[in-house]
Amino acid sequence: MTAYDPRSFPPFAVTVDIVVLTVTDRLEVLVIERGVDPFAGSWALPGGFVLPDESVDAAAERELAEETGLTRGKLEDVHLEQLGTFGAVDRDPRMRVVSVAHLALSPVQPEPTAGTDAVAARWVPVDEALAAPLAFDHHQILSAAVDRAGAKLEYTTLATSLAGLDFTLGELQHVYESVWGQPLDRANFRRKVLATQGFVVPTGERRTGRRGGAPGTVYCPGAGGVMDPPLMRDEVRL
Amino acid sequence: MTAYDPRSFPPFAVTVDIVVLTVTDRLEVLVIERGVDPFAGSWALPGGFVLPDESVDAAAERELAEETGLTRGKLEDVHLEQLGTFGAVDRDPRMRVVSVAHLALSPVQPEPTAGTDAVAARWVPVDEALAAPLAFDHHQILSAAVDRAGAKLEYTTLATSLAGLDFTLGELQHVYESVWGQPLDRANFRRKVLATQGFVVPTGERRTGRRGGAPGTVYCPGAGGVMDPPLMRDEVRL
DNA sequence: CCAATAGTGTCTATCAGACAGTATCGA
DNA sequence: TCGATACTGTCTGATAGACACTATTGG
Repeated sequence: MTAYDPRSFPPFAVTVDIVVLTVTDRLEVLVIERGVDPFAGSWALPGGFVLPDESVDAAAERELAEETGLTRGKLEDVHLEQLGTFGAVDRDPRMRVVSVAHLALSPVQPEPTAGTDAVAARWVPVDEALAAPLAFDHHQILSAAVDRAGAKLEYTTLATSLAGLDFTLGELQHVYESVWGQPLDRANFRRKVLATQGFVVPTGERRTGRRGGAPGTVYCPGAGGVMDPPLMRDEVRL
Repeated sequence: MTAYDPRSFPPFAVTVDIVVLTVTDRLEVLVIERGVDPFAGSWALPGGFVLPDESVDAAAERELAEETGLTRGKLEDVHLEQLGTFGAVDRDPRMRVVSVAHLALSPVQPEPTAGTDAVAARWVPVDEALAAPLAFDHHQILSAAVDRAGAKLEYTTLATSLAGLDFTLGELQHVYESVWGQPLDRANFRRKVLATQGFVVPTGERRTGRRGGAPGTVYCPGAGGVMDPPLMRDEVRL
């Protein structure tokens, strides 16, 4: 490598892109419709520049708040983690941009807010987004995010971040089935969740879902942690 | 976010830092001794600028080859993956630098090569490196790398990337014990490894270790993959 | 009533942990 | 011979998968 002269470095733009996932009937992702070239009219992930005086993590939090319109209070329920950095030379046709992608799991689905370079922002089923021609390398980023989310549901209690502020075990199971695309046995799922320390905490309420049926115990997220051994799906991972 | 004008972006320097791990008697990491300020005289992780015409991934591969002195042929046995991006505002006192940290698992321990901003390069036990005052935020990066390596040994067959070009099951077990800092039952370890498809392939040879004992079957890495369910340690993860 | 959901119980195959016992090397 | 390693076998407790059964809601 060349001598480390702080004034003669190759200049890059650094951005954050955020994959915000929620589960309603299906697994959905927040996308914006780009209003400017390149990729004007295409869907893209929300994101933006890291500012000179903020950390990469802070930029991700700021962008998440801006695009979802969530207030600081509600934002605490959203799980946000770094996903990976995408730095192909030609990933942006205009200039050299390195993007630090993040994964956000939201228990709620707020009305999104379009940024300045976006015409609109909306929630889209993940299947639909993956089938559409996304801008830049955002297909790759979204795909990595869904893989990561699915893997994390296996060995962490993060599913509670997608199940709403509170939820029944049936709703929590629906989160797993939506992310994994695979049905689970109700009895075994219940046994595993209730046996895992820090997964869920009963609120004392009971609630009946939209489609009737017996009222179920309502839970809220526990202290969190890992499942050891994991709760596993059939298909191969990695 | 501001309007996306490609000519008015906040300029960043983007670097790659690499945590190269091997197992000999202990888990060891490749460090350099910095020759220039800041942190002149301190140990640091090898790394350098991402060049304007190379991807972040390519920069990591280049730096790995430069610092380890490994030829292209030998380099294929080294596992290299992105670890995470570190982008605190003041992580480099001179300027705004965002670093994409990588994790490399090497089956061999070549004589390292010092870069231009380094006085020396050497292998150091990880415990020792974590106890020393590393430059920049490299303590945080190294710590994250060891955590990642330990976690990956649980559910992947990556330990073969640390066990040498070929190895006995005793040597492979020593990799696990070195990374996890925890003894394992020989019989149960053997059963799990041999039952996992694509983990190891017998070469037909037998070999006696340095300290005598019966000669063991020699294996080489298999096609790789995941362990399902994982091979697990005692302590809590995440 | 029926469809849909919630909750409990049970059987079984599998597997990890623990550990005993034998065999083969170098010194 | 002894220390160290390699390898095999066995018992047991825990648990995931499969599935049956009952109970409670809305329509």
